[in-house]
Parts: sequence; structure tokens; C-alpha cells
Amino acid sequence: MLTIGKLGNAAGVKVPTIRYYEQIGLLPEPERSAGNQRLYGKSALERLAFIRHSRELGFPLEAIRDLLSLSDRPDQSCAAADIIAKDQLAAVDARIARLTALKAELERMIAQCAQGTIADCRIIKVLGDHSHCSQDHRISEAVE
Amino acid sequence: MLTIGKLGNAAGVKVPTIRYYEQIGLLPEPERSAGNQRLYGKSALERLAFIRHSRELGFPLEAIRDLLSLSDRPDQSCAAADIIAKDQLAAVDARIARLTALKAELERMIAQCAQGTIADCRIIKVLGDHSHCSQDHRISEAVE
DNA sequence: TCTTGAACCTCTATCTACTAGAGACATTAG
DNA sequence: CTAATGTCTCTAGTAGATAGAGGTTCAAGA
Repeated sequence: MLTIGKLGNAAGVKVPTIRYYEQIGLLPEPERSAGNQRLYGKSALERLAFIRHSRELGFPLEAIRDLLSLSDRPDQSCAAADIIAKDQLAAVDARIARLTALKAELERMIAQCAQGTIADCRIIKVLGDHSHCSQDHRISEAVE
Repeated sequence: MLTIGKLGNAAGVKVPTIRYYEQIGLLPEPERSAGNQRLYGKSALERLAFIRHSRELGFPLEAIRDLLSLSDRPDQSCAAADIIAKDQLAAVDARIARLTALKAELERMIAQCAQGTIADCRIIKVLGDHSHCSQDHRISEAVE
């Protein structure tokens, strides 16, 4: 059995984060030692590793909750998992598109800065007036 | 003079957001009407537009606070503004890099899904075990 | 002039995904 | 046995807003 610290080390997740996941019901309440400390088994480690990896791939916790409950029913269709993953991919794509537009605008802005005084600074000017922008970087309401 | 609603419309910022900006000291406290309603002039509109545009470019509010205080001192060097903008560009670049890696991994994962049952689902499998991943998508600690 | 409805006011709570800290108890190494 | 480290619960804080309750003010129409 693992204490919370060992579990955290093994899964690459900080201790308070594990307790947080338990609090929001993403991890089940574990056994306790005689002294009331949490004790985890192998399945908790697997579940936590699943969560961590999903987080690394950018899935929100609610999506992970759904994926976990899917993985608890191995005989069902995996169409739902496919949808969740595709949603996540679409979200990532949207963010990349938006960030790429931002990057272009920032580069343009920085390139124009002649390193003079604030009064002449293109950066300050551009920020103050969207009409100085080359393109529309206000892509959708996806607030990145 | 503009009421808060007109100001919001003119700048493209929601009313509660304007009050929030005032609360955190990003906008100065405006005049009030006899009935205690906020009244704004042209300079508030310019300042709010500046904030909005900066937010659209992804600058965090603290950076915007710095940029605003720079723009209040027009005779100083704009080197500081340049640094803030370059920092933001670096942050955007880092996020794009990370998201691009995530995108590749998600696409790979989805492509492998044979639409069978959960028991065979590659998505669930991959999420449960990082070793199924082609690359290291855990780029740095920049938690996107 | 009166009234209605929209816009405004303050205040508190909520969201995501954690992180930090206080003060107390448990465990383990030497 | 003691000291250091780990763990416990609880509260509060982070960014950047958004939502709602319950009440007031304003502008326009009848």
C-alpha cells in the first residue's frame, strides 16, 4: 500500500492535488491507516495516472470524469470516448488558430517598435487602437 | 458623458467586466450622476479600449496594468513596453508549441480508435498509459 | 404627471484547477 | 527517544471574469 506521498511520486501528481481530486469525487476515498493516513493500492495509481495523462493532453476535469466512467464499463461502445477526444482536438485546433493569429499580430507590433519614447511607441499605439492591426485577430468568442 | 452601458457597447466590454476592472484598480473611479450612476468621458473609453485590445492579444491583466502606467508617461523610453510585448510573444510561442504536440498526440490516438468497445478502445488505453504515446508531449512545466 | 420597463446600483457567490499556509498529529530513521 | 519528515483538516487565494439577488434610477410613452 502506498501513502499519499508515494502515490504522488509514482503518478507525478502533487499531494494536495490528489486530495483535491478526492474532494471533487474524481478519486474514490481510500482506506486509512490506524493513524488516519490515506493508503492507496494499485488501482488508485492507475486511475491517477489516467487522470494525469489526460490533464497533460488538456482534457478538462469534467471530460476526464466522463472518460473514467466510460472506462469502468468495458463492454460498452467507445463512441462516447471518441466524441470526447474529438471535441478536445477541436478545442486544441481552435486555440492554435487563435494563438497563431495573436503571434502574427504581436510580431508585427514588436517589429514596428523603434525603441524610442513611449510617445512614439508603436506597441502602445497599436494596443490603443485596433484599427492599426493588419488582420482581425478577434477570432470567434473562443477566449483562448 | 457615457453611462456604463454605453461605454461597454462602445468598447465591446460587458458591464460587469467594467465594474470588475474598476474594482481591481485598472480603471479609475468615474464621476457619478446625481443618482449614483457611473459617468464616463472620452479618456475612460480610450483606456478601456486599450485594455480590451490588450486582452484580445492575450496580455494578462497585470501586464496591461504595466502597459497602462507606461502609456501615462509618454516621455520615457519604451523599452519596458517592448519587453512586455516580447514576453507575451514568447508565452504565445510556448503555448503554440505545446498545443501542437498535443494535437499530434490526440490525432494519433483518435486515428487508432477502431470504434469497438471500451475494452479495446485505444483512446482509453492511451490515456491510461503514457508509454503508448509516440512522443513526449509533456513539454516543460508550462501548463498551457 | 404617472407609469412602466430598461438600465443601473451593491454585494455575494460561482467557475477551473489548483496552490499555499496554519496548526496539529503520525511515522520513520538514527 | 528524539528529530525530521510526512500527513491530517481547514481555510483562503489565484486569474478573469460571470451570474444572481434585491433594490434604485432614468427615459420615454400615455
